Amino acid sequence: MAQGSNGRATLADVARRAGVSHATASRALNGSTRNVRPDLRQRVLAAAGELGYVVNSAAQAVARGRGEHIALLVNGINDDYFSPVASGVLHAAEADDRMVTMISSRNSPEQATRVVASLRAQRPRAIILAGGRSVTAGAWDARLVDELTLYQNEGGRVVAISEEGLPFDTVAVGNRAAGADLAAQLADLGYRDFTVLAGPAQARTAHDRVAGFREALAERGIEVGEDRVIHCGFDRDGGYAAAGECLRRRAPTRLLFAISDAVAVGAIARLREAGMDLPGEMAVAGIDDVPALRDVSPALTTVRLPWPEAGRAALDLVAEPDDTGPRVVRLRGHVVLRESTPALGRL
Amino acid sequence: MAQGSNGRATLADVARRAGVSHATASRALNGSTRNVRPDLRQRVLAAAGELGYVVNSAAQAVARGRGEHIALLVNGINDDYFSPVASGVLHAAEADDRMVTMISSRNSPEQATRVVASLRAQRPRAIILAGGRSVTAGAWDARLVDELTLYQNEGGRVVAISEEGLPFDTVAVGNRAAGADLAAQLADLGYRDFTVLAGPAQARTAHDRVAGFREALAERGIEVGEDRVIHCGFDRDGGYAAAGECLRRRAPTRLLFAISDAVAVGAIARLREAGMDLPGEMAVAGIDDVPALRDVSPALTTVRLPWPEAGRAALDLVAEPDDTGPRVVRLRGHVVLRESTPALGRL
DNA sequence: TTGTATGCGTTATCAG
DNA sequence: CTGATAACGCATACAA
Repeated sequence: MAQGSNGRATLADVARRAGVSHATASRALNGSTRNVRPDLRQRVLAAAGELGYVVNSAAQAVARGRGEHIALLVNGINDDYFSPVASGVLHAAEADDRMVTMISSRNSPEQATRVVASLRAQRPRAIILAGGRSVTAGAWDARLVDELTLYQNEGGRVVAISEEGLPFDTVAVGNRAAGADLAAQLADLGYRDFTVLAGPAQARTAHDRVAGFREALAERGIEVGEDRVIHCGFDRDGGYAAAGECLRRRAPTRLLFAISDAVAVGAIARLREAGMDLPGEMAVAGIDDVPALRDVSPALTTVRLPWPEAGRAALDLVAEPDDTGPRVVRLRGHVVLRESTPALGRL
Repeated sequence: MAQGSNGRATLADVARRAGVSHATASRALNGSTRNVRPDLRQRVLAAAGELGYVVNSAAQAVARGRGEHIALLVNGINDDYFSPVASGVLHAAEADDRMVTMISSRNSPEQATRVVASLRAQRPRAIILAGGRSVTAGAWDARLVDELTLYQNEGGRVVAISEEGLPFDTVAVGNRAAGADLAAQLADLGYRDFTVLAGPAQARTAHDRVAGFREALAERGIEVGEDRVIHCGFDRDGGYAAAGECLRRRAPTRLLFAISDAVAVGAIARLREAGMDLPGEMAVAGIDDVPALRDVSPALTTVRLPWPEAGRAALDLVAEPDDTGPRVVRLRGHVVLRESTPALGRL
């Protein structure tokens, strides 16, 4: 409670006050394996309490060669919808009493590379890549992978969430399956004419979702031509623009499949502006099920992705090192049908 | 580019390769004040590059006595609307190339106290308190303030955002003014009968907003009785419940003033459920102007709070130490009138 | 089990 | 301006 005479109390202070050596104090307070005689431990703990001692984790990191916190690399602090991936990881970390250092790559591959370098300086236990959305084309380029590999070679752990194909432990959130499952259910509802608001052309996440969607449809004999795929930004404004483009093309469309809820919301806004009746004239579906959109109208059909579980899985991957090559944990979301895609009458 | 033979390259490695001393290498790479002969500096920089050297910031923190990063303490990772305060700070930090460590107090005062303790362990340059929303009653209790004061005595800086009255540097975001400005404009539009969805009874932020609102109205001869104030949670569900309560009371109300946009959205959802015409039968206004709600309908009248500026101001406060007592930077938002509060016909 | 001594990577001090 | 050398706070091999 009371603080040392000066500022911070050090381990030496505690040891002195408890009448033991630095080593014993260290072991009693932080050292995990070694045992300390109970009464001594008590004395140390008491002394620490009285001095208001808290370990200097920087010094700890120096001595141990690596810190204990986790660095979370996101592509951007999106003001619209803060990455659900980040939320998932933050939650899981909270449960583990883990510190998380968040840093943004500002949607720039070069910046991402620089950021990883400064992350290397921190020497965190692990770097978690929270991709998943607003991924710029080629964001995970060679330079970045190199830098991350460097970090890994130095003893750090790297886990990618929702970005398959990287040479690191990966938590796959089932983007392809999400698209496929959604397509299947929409087909069951009677939909046949789709336009896809596909997000950035080179973004892996977007690509997988679209691919799954089209494949599942193809299996049912429904082709979604390339001319029905409109690329756009990953966010609300992207959807807004793409919906406008869709209107312009006048292709027969009964349902707009948006690569993400954010895109879907933008599209809805645009369609409304055009005076369209939703979902009467046009149905809309997205992917993500972001909670903040619970109250949009019409209520949005979407695929709930397991972000909380993904965060958990990522942290577990970090906690259980395994050097037998990159592991991949596969999760899967589930479709949530709502008002924006009502069942169509039998054809 | 190439890494040292083993793992991490150390300052000693760089010095050796450049043929200079540790000290010189350190000064060339990090030390700010001292000067180094240009050609030597070049040699060092080159060596560092070739070795892929990155400073060990933990060691740096130990040597310097304090780290360079900033800790951001939020009340909770709200899945609905990630605290705009946090976004503001993150943005500003990004611009400064500063690392930010985010940690949540899980809306619990006890947890907050523990969290500050573990923050003390990290020895960050500063701790920024991102209050502002979902503040539990008495979240900033004495124990917490004590712990923060301890941290400050150890040489750390503390800045509170949107939580006035704390013995630390503060960025005031103008909660009272927000309520007042909004009330004034609504009165100008012709509104007279209000019910207030007031948020948690003891939350300072909520209290200030409501107080400003009622005062400005009182100045214009409009009284909002205590029976027109309904307390509720700070979030969407709080608004949902409070709107239900409002309906039950059947008090004549033409406009629902929600303490926050989140509450407003919840209220709108509840009113819709009750089959009400918005804004024809009931107008709704909030405070915050969260971007994610840009597309709710009817478009929400609200007060845009200067979160980005607040983040900037907080970081500036951190950057310019000043021990002449707590400073306070006062910012102010501005009202944004939208569809949810149409002008009423002359009375 | 406990204490001693040494190392971790940087910065800071103080001579040269 | 540069280079030895001593902190910084903690962990840990090694000896007791």
